[in-house]
Amino acid sequence: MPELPEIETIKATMQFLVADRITQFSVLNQNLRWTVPIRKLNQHICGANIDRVWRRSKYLIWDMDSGYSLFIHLGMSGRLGRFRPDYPLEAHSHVVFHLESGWQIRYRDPRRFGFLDVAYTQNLEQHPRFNKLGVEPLSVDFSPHFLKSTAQRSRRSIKTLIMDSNIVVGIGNIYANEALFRAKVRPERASNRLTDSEITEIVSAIKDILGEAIQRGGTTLRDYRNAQGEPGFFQQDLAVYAKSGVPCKICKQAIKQIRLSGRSTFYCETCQL
DNA sequence: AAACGCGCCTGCGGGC
DNA sequence: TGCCCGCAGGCGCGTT
Repeated sequence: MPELPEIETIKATMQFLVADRITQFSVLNQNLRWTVPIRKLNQHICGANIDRVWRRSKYLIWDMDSGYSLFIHLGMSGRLGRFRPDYPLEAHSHVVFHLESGWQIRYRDPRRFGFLDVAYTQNLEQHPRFNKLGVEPLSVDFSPHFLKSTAQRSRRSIKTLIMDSNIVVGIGNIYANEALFRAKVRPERASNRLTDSEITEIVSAIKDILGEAIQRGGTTLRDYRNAQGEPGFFQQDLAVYAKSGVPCKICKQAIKQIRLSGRSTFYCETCQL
């Protein structure tokens, strides 16, 4: 379940793509979350050189020298990997990019919640997938002042708020739970009833948790791998996620599990107020 | 108009 | 043993 730290790690381990060229591609199954835009791939991506590999929100983006960008969302179970052409094709490999260097980039996604699309690079921010996105949590834009002004206007739970990609991007269920534990704030607390110091703690906790998770190469619970096929290690540092009944790291009280906006939610009753 | 709930998918693990 | 069911969850969209 790739969130910001996982996409950031994939980006970092995929810089070998820069200056390589996509010579051809094959689509084995075009039925992803949205239909693979084969025509656009042919017109703007095929034959083009990769100038830059970067990330915005949970999107991995390849800027091409054609003036267009390919962007990929991994959904829940998507994976990108580099393979030699003779390496056997694994199940659920839906799109394969052939590179001038001889390598292949394969997109695998058993659950097909992911998708990819193409947009003119200069208009990327206006694309429907991008034009409503909130701020990057690791940027200066995500400040206590920003979260306070947003939270004041909402009665939703703080966990639901920080998972809303129209407000702040990249925070999924794992890191939302972990950040609120770090900030000592209960997930179901109403956003507009948090104190200034709690807001400040939440912002710091989100930045710290995401930063630490990136340092550890992301969280591998089941099948996440970076572009080199390596797992992440942040799962060793999880304090609450998927730990219902486990003694809290700090107070030894059993971690609670509830459902909030349809999501499994984990917290410590004693440490989080 | 904010906010909730649903549907999309497959693999896995628990229970019987 | 093997089957069935619930759960995992990002995101857009429909509904209230």
